[in-house]
Amino acid sequence: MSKAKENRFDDIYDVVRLVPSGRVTSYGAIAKYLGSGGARMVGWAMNACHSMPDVPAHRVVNRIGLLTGKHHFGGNLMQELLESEAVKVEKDQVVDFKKLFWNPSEELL
DNA sequence: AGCGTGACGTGTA
DNA sequence: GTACACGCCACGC
Repeated sequence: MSKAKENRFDDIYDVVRLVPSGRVTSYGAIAKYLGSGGARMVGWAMNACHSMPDVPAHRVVNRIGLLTGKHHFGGNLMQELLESEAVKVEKDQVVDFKKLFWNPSEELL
């Protein structure tokens, strides 16, 4: 049975799926919470999220709340999704990101 | 088997 | 405050 290495990504997807609507988190926060390697692995997992359903990767932004992955969504789809969840976005950056920031280490505590 | 790249983060200058 | 370099691990060639 193959326990595919996706297990590593599965952990990341699990946390991303736990992100409540109208909230955003950062790659580093997830990486730190999982204690896996670094933020880059989270980003790479998101790159593979195309193989996973229900992975609101649009709720995951970099540490400054910048929609760095919007290019991978295809245009401003990421911003549209965020605004659809009451998350304001200005110039590819989340407004009040610090307020909307969802920290797994604190919320999931 | 090694090298380059990547949806990041942190530290130093 | 901005710019550059390093570190981290996984994937593609």
